[in-house]
Amino acid sequence: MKSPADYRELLRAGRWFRNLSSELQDQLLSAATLKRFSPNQTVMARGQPRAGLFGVLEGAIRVGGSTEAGDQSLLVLAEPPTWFGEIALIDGGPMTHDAVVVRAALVVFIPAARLDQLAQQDPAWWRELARLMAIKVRLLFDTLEEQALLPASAQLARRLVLMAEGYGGWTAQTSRVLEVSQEQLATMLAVSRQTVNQVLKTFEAAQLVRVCYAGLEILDLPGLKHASGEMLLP
Amino acid sequence: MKSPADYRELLRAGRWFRNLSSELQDQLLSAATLKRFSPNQTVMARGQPRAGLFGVLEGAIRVGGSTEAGDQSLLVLAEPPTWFGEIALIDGGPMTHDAVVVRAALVVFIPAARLDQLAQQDPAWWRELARLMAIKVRLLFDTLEEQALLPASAQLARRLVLMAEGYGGWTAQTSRVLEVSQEQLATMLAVSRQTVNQVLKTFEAAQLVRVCYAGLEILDLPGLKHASGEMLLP
DNA sequence: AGCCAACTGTCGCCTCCCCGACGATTGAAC
DNA sequence: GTTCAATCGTCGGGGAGGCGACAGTTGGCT
Repeated sequence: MKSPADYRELLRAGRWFRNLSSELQDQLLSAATLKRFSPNQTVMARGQPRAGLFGVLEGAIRVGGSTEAGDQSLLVLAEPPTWFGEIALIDGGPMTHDAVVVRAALVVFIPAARLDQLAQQDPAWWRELARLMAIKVRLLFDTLEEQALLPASAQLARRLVLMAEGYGGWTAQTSRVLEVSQEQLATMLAVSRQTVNQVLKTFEAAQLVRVCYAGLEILDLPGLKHASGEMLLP
Repeated sequence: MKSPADYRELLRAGRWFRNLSSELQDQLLSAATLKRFSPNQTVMARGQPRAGLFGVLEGAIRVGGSTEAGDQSLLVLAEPPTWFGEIALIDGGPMTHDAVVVRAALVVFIPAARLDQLAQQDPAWWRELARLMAIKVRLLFDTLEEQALLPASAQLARRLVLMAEGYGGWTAQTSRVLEVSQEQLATMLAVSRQTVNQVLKTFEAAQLVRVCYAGLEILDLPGLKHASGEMLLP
């Protein structure tokens, strides 16, 4: 059985954790427990009281919202090394989103009470949680602005770039293969699946991506970045 | 000449400031200076290094973004008692938005260096800044979700309710008269001015609002809340 | 009073995208 | 291998809303 500390190197690939001081990294890891989740399990549910901080180590977790009408919104597909759950920790309010496991996941979990303890001993923790939230806020502002102004094709291109680069949460690498279905992409961008399909086809024709069964491979990242800035449909 | 401390009561109408402890309120006010701005002056500009924390006491400040293409996006019209500027303070990054004065404004300003000092003496400040940001994050998530799913009429209704209630930042009162042009509303919601006009007319016909020259009066706040939840066009 | 800029009210065309439909393809399970 | 659920590919109709245009209205300014 592994312990949270064994995943230190993996977590250090993420921007937030990497920028914690060594002592804070130690504190966090020793306060954490490992949890395994199988597909379709609910990690956290919108509206419930705060649970704690989650860090994804393996698998994928669908973080989004659902209205009582059944409308689903998919914010991100959280893959390693993504952290979430901090908002409710900071303001003590209910949790903002649902988190449902898509691919069998391993997460580090720090319960709210344990984090309160840490923060009481060392108030620097508030700053670090704020930093984590600030990363997301900046992404959120960008997304909000572009969702309104850009056409679907540019939105999709941007989203693919974001996913390939781990939503700005990674420090170095980018991934070439994204395991995400067209339907999921559609929900993320709040467009129809058919539109996603159509746009992906034009991207494929332009040699930007290669479409696979439940996912796609990115062939030309710079090209995608370019496509997110301007239309390319003839 | 008045001092920042004279505006304590006004600021206590806001949720963030009100929930600061008395000592922190004192610290903030004694670290602050008053600044006056005339219309069209720029309070902060996107991309510049962090300046500090701003709190609006009088007037109105248009907080939004602008791309090099000239596309404008209007996030909120900041009116008393709104605070902004905290994101760049927390992560040390550049500022996320432009802030341009719409109606002659009076603001309290705490320079970044001064706030760093405060936070060094009392790290509780990080938590409070995080709290301020968390308020906005929750609004942001809601907005993001609804911008995609709701039709223009429901979006507009929701926005009017939000503005009347000070974006959840006030503790009690709501304002009946909103001094905001249809064009500004259109930019906020990222819809065309014509659409705003059309929807406002249907609201007026339904006795929900009264449309005036450069603004409108809210007649039926509960009705608007209701309209933001469902369509009402036949 | 008279002028001008800002704002409102309304029309028509056109584009993008939603939505329902249905068949083809893929991969996993037995 | 067969079966079955999940996913992809594609068509066509319809609707919400963008956009340009232009007239009417308001209120500040001199």
